[in-house]
Order: sequence, then structure tokens, then C-alpha cells
Amino acid sequence: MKIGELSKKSGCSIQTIRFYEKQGLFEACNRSEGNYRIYDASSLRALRFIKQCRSLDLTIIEIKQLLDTKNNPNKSCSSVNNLIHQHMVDVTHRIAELEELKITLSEMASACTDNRKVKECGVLQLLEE
Amino acid sequence: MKIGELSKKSGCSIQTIRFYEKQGLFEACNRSEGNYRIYDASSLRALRFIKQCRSLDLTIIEIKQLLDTKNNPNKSCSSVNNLIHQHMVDVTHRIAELEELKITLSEMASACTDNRKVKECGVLQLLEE
DNA sequence: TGTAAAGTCTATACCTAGTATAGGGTCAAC
DNA sequence: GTTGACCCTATACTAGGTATAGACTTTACA
Repeated sequence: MKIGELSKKSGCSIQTIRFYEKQGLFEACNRSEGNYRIYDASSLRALRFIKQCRSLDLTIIEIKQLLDTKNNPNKSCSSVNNLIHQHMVDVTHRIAELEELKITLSEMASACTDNRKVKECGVLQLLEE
Repeated sequence: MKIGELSKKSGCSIQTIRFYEKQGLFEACNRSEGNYRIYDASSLRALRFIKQCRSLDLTIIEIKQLLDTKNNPNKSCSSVNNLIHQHMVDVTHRIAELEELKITLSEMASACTDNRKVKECGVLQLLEE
């Protein structure tokens, strides 16, 4: 199949697929006479794996490491476990930050009403502090 | 005062201050004979305002809009209120996304233990789906 | 068979909010 | 006069794509 079909089947844009290739994540199995990228079913599986990883917010470098690890079936998978665990820690931390931000924003919001003028705006006053 | 002092007093790096200037957020009041940027107390207040806004994750464009609004003291401040409100909506949404991600990651984590081999790794198996 | 449309190719620029350099100029102290 | 601290501009880089421009290939239809 050509890149357009792979794009539709995978839900990744054509540019994204080419971008992943440039990053060394993912290669077309070969090229047609007219220099078109040709993919097969295993390409689709590989791309879905990448997409799944991205949906977990793994970076491209981390995905590369996972792919490397996958190529060594007899090694320990502890690095995979560590990766996921560290991501959980990071996400938890980020949620806490955003919760704090939300509180600050809500305090801001309650400091003013729509019917004021700029010079009386409670939000702007808080921002000046 | 020169940029180094402003940097220390504001907690923004020198490069960041120059970057804000390039973005049109913030200007030195004038230049010394040797072409050094010269700032005064009002510069520090202005920079702190920008920093405060950035700590709320307002974008540079949004901060520009706020600064524009501040220059019209007699206009309505409803755009300011809307901005803060929309940010609260966005942050709330992002928190929800991250909470979902956290659940997914924790399911991943519990699918494997450190003592397995790559080919038996529960995490990698889930990622293949 | 001709041609128009759809698909693909590479290369490049752009996005955010800075950070990090290179290569030079300025200023104060010793 | 020279050392060191400070400052200047310009440029490249970061992450994960997205969006073009300009050219080539393939497909469909008359």
C-alpha cells in the first residue's frame, strides 16, 4: 500500500508518517518504480505501536528505545517497566501543578466581574502584584 | 539599571528579557552610550506583570492583548475576564486528559513485573494492541 | 491518446517559549 | 595595558509535528 492508504488506516497524517521516518522510527519496506513509499501489513502494526506510545505521551526518543528493546526478546524488560513508572510519576506531578494553577485562575476569576472598566479590573489588579 | 540587574531582580534570564523585547512585549526605556539597555523601576514592574502572566500559562500573544487592554483604562474589562475563564476551561480539560492517561499508565504498569524477558513483557503486549 | 485530477516526492519554513552558543564590543579595577 | 565581568547581535537548537512550494507519477475519463 502507498502512504495515503497507510495514513487513512493508521490515522496518522502523511506528513507525520514521513516525519517518523526522518526521525528513524519507522521505514517503508521499499519504494515503487516511481519512488513512492510502499508499505505492508507489518508497517501498519508498527505505526500503530508508535501511535499507541505517543498517546501515552512517550517521546520519540523513548519510543526508539522501546523499539530497540523489542528487538532483544531475551533481555530483561525492566527498562520498559521503569519507563512507564517514571511517566506515571511525571504525569502525577503535572496534574498537581495544573490543579494549583486552576485554583489560582479561579481566585483570579472571582476577583472581577464583566461589568467593570479596565482601570477597576480585579484580575488586572491581581496580576500587578 | 542594566539588564543583568533587572535579570536578578525579576528572576528572568537575560536571554528571556531580550526575547520578550523581540516579541514586542517589553522595551528598555533607552540605551547607554555603549549601547547597553537601561531599565528603571517601572521596567521591573512591567516585567513582573509578564512573569505573573506566564506563570498562569498565558501565551505571549495573550499577554500582549492584556497589555493593550491595560492601555485603555476606560474600556470594559470583559476580554480579561473571558481570557481567564477560557484558561480555566482549558486547564480543567487538560487535567481530565492527564487523569485518563494516568489510569492507562497504571494499567500498563500492573501488566508486567521487572523479572520478565522482553518477549513476555506485559507492557509491550498491551502496546501492541 | 490526451489531459486533468489526485496522489506522491523532496526541501524548506513555521509553530511555542525560550536556551545556548559564537564572535565581538564596553567598562571598571588593578 | 590588560584582565575579567558584563553586554551586544545574530544564529541555531529544542519537540512534535504542520504547512507550504514546486516538481514528478499515476489514475481516470473522454
